[in-house]
Amino acid sequence: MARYLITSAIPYINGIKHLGNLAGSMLPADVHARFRRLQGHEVLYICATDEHGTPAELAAAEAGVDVRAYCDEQYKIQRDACAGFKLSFDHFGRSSNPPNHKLTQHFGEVLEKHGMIEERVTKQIYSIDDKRFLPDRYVEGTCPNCGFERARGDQCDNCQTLLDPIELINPRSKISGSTNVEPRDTAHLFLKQPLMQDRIREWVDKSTEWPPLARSIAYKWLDEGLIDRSITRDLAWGVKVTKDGKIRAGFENKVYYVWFDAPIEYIASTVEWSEAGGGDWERWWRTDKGAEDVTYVQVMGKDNVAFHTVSFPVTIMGSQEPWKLVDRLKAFNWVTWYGGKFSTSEKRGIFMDQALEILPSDYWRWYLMANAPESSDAAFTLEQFQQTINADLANVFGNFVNRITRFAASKFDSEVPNGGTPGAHEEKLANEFAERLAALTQCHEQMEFRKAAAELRAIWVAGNEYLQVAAPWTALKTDRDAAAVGVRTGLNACAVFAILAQPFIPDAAKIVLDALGVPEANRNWPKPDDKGVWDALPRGHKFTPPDVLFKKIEDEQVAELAVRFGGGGAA
RNA sequence: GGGCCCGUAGCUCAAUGGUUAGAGCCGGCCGCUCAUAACGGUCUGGUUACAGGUUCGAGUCCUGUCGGGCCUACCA
Repeated sequence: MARYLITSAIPYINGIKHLGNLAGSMLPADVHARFRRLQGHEVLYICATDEHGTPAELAAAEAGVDVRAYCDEQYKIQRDACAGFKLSFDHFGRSSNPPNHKLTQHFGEVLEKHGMIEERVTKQIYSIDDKRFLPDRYVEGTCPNCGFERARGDQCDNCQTLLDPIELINPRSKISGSTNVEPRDTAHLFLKQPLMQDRIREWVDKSTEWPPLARSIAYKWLDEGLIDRSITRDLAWGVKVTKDGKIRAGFENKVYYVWFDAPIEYIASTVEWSEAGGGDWERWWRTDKGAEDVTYVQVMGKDNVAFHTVSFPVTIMGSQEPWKLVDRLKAFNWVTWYGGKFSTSEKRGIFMDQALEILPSDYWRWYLMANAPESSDAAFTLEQFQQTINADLANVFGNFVNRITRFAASKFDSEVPNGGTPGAHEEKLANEFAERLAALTQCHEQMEFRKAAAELRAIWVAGNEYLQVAAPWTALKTDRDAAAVGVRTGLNACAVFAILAQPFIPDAAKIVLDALGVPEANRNWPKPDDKGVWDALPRGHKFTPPDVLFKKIEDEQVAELAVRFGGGGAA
């Protein structure tokens, strides 16, 4: 038995997440957590909302509520949506909660103690009408290079030139549109990342289990050379900057940068879990206090990779304290929606709450994992969704369960039949199963979700192939024992197929296992060489055939959804 | 601008430089009748974006062209 600490990138508080966010971080992390638990390992799956930063303040202002009240409300919405998708977090915390303030301040102070911090004065654009400093992206103006009038402070979308907001001609606030803006001096703390450059590179060199995408992004940053990085901002909402436990002089109106405190929330959320009665958090995070045998797995979208392979490790290593670093990192590309990206700000695509109104979570979970954006961006289309669900879940798996349980109910009195001896058909099924189970297990261990789904599907298909040749309905006419073997094998197949389906489609799997009366203790991940799975259900055991597991998605429903969500055209 | 990735069947995707480039879906045909008109078998489908090059051998490596995407540290 091993120990797995699993975190998925924490979703930003600003609005409910779309299916692309779900598919690229929380859902695969959940599938992996469920798999590792079924294997009997000790798992801690941690997530949280990322609540600080300018967008949260602006969204609250737009909603006309206090930022804390806004976050309280959004937190509940996101928490409920995650629960609706059956994400099995051990804890779903909040980066605005006290443990994160305390830990972020701790890291800030300990980094300074080790010479990793320098205070500098920089020029930032201040908007007098908005009464706030503006992040580069929130300043708009005319590009000094090409004359484009809506260039952003960080980059011109027209000519791609990287800009400093000070350079913009006729700068204005993107928030209010006000041109009443001016550069002002403001002091900030800079993290001296170059001091950790060599140690980070050595660590990345050793991290051979990361996928190519993650390593190439890390190397790119390292090759260009790490730079001193500002880790504070002029904002009201966030973690206060301290020195010796008190507000740092001159930083009364500043907070830590959201990207400094957000990854620390992985640890802080574990502290929240601990405070809620979960257990000893240090055992998971401190290598001097029991975490040396923990395998730490991080799951995220590709936009997060640099922060997890470079920035956060600089914080950790720079502290010179024995914190756990990531061991295995899984990065995803994007899910696309009819050619474009899913977009929270533009409301493009399907969002988590809407999805749950339309169909049960298992449908989405299966599709998003069977088509996970692992090697490149993956297209989501309603038509593909319909085909995948109807074929894989309704026809292949759902109908398999239905056909054998109903046959057993009508011809064998809803019992697991006794009698008969397994023969060549059963041996062929068992052999193929053993081979595919080994492959499926390996796919899960390596977090190859597409391949895992394909392998699971192939196992289900093998069940249908078996029934076709064993044909207990034919055997029944001449040889009741032969039919009994077919039905018994088929029912046991239902059980083991559902056991293997648990990480992907937990609800449907539970329905099947409950209907067959499989005790919780017998739902663990089987070993490929375990022949006992084909005679695991007690003979003579009564069961109730479950209702149809998956209703097919009809063409009319696809048409309705296409209208509602703008599928096939511009959203 | 710089860097990285991708382009394979109608669709979605696979293939440590090594037999005849494979799956699923869709479509055609055959079979089965337990089942959600489900299941099984089988067939059709390819100039691997394009043009060169390296190699005994290239989807894979190199160069260029075209098309798409991502990153570029103050959105997160």
